[in-house]
Amino acid sequence: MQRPEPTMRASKFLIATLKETPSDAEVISHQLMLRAGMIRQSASGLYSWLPLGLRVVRKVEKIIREEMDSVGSQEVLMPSVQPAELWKESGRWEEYGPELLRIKDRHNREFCLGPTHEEVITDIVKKELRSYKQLPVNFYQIQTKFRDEIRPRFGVMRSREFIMKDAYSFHISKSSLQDTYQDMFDAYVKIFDRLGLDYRPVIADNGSIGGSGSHEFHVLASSGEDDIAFSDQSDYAANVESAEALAPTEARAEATQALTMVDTPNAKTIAALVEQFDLPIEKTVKTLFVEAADDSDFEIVALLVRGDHQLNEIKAEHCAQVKEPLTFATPEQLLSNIGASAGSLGPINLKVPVIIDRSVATMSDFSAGANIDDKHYFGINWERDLALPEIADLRNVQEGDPSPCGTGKLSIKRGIEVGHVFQLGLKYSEAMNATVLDENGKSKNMYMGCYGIGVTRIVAASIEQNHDDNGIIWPANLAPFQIALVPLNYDKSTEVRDTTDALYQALTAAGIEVFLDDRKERPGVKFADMELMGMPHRVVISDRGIKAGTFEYKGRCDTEKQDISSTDACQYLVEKIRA
RNA sequence: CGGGGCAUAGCGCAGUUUGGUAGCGCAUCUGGUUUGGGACCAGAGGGUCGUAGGUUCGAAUCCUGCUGCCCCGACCA
Repeated sequence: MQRPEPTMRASKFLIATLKETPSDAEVISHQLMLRAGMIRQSASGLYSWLPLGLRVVRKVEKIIREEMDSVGSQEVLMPSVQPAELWKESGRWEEYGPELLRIKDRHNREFCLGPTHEEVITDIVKKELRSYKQLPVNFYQIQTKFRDEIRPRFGVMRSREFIMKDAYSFHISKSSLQDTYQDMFDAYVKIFDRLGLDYRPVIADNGSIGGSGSHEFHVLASSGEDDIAFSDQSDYAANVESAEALAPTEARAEATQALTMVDTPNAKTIAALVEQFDLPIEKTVKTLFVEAADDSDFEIVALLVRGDHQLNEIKAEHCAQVKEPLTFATPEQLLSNIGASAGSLGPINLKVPVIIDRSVATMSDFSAGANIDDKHYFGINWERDLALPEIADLRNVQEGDPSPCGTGKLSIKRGIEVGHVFQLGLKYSEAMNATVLDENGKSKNMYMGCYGIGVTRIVAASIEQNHDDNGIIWPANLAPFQIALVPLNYDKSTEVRDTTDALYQALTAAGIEVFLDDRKERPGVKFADMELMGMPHRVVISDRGIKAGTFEYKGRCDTEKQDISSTDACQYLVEKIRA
């Protein structure tokens, strides 16, 4: 009889399972990936993929390839080491900062380890494409990226070296870019559906690159590093950093209190002020000072948000008067410009520009610092005590806020960013002079889009969503193997061995990826390992069962095992697996 | 880069306070008994105690420098 191939046999496959949880793994996916023997760490943020883990990576890549190919994106492979010249041409050699790992070769020429590939692909496209007739085009690659993260963490979730699918599209017009952007968005939906993830596309910030459209795809998980705001009554979802906080609809109430200055020596924070003077927190205002834009006549600018609200730094940066990147004023700057210290700051008697949040504009009878140390004003009212300043959306949305889409209220959940689609526009094609001739024979910069998926991060994200006390629970499309055969007494019982091998052959012939646990281990050890590694289906073959004409079957999520007839087991299992 | 913690056998840890030359559990190897949920008995191997220096008759232990890793804040797939 033909025996199973070595790589599918547990006795020849590296099973590097760990009983105990390594102490430096914080999140569940990191713990389980180490315990299941999928990865090992080489240095902070650098991991090796062991055979089991790599099989899962390949499953993710396969799905991505199929969907990318089906929307007409062409696969390429670019170098991970890139020449500095390209980055200097785009301006990012200076812009990118220390996250870009720069290296020199033996001739002292400068290179970097590629964190992304806009420069390389733009350089290729500008050299190869001449005419608008060749557009649009779309290229993708699945490749190792390197970003010298300040703080790698959570295992493969935020590592320095990681595998990413990145795609870049080129267009003669904005509308063509928007068409491809939509195609890519749709492809991403298919990819994340097939990956079996609980995810949401969310509206994202365009960052400093600008451009008109950007969506992130987030896997919902409590260990996520981003806050996502959802409408409870529509499809609206946005990263909190870019979710609009609507202006309150109710008009400002009439003033009822007189403006009074109060001694508040022990109230340096809103929390202390609220507690000591029994004020509603919605009647207090936080005043934050940040550095003013370089072309401003002032050194600093005041930003006001309600006491219970959080300043949104990205929104603040978008104000013309505010310096980018956002920089908080130093105590010295406060003293020289205001004459008071943090803890007693407010909008009255200021000689610097003031921008207030929309919700602050509708407040009345509120309190804020007096710009005199240890004093606050109570009963402040706009247009009576001071003029209404410039109004802007400055705060983070909160749970319960009305949704910016107009229907429903917002709730906030944590998300792991696993994908990003982005309309880049002309940034790189202008900087690098990437042009084609249009139908009038005129040279035109190409519009660009870029589209990323974090391949290795998806593996971790999937585990965050799919596990139990016994280990990983792989969705069908990601499982390293589709089924585990666990024979008992495989080494001693000819019956068991022949029956197991026959079932193996039959399942393999049906196109199933079978893992055969032929180790000389006690049953409990095998069961525990198969569950830890997340095998979706398990069949136990024993002398006892063979005599009764049955195998024992258990799905990874089933609570009960069941006996199945050994005569039509193969067909039954194939149906189970394909279901 | 700032703040905090850790570094002793492959993994998880004790020993450090009070210096006397390293131990426990798991794993590994050998023999035996076991064999449907991480077995048991007997035996064995494995550590320049992260690294460099200092104090001391003597350092895992006390002192100093360095390195690595992890956690909390700014980046992003």
